[in-house]
Amino acid sequence: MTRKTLSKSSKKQRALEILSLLHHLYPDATCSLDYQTPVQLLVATILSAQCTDERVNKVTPHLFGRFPDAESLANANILELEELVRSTGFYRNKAKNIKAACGMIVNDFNSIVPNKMAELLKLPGVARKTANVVLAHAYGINAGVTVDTHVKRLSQRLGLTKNTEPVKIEQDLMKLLPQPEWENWSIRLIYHGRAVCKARSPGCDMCKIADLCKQNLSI
DNA sequence: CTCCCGATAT
DNA sequence: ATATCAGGAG
Repeated sequence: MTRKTLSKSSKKQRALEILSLLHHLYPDATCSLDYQTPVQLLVATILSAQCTDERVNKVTPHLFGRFPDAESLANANILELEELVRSTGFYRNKAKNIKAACGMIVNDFNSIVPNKMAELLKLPGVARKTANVVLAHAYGINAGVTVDTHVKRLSQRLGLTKNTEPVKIEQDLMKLLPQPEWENWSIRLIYHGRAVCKARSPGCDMCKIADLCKQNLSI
């Protein structure tokens, strides 16, 4: 396919072609957080705010070894909780939010992590990124597109959104992609963002989807 | 917009 | 030594 043809094809078509290539590049891409239960996924995702999944996975074995479920996390000593999550950064906020969120899960949601966006957003430390991750991976629900820093950066670089606010980027992507592919999109953009299209350097010479990227399309 | 904070790349 | 990474709340 020529560049001219690509530039004339719709954004939707280009998004699907990008997704298809990424699917072959990262066939086994999954959520890279380690967890056993929905509560653990929620907690790990809260911890992943402004922190790599790799680092989160270094603290969660100790954290969940000590406090495995919503009840124990809700009743945890805050100082001990802070110490366990310290290395993920913003540890006072995260410890407080995890304890409070687990308290709400126990008291308001029968110890079950809610499977509704509106409910999840009531939990402290949980906004759309975290809620989308939990819904997609704990419950298989594609409520939206997970827009973390990688999805944001790559979607912008690819020329699939002009917006800068994550919520608007999410709306753009939801219109561009079929719902069943929403989480596939996020997961694979995150993989590609970590491996190739990095924040500091896009790595275009190594990039297998460069031909489909904005900068290589003649407008 | 500012604050929250440790880890790592440069 | 310092810039940059990586979400949410107020």
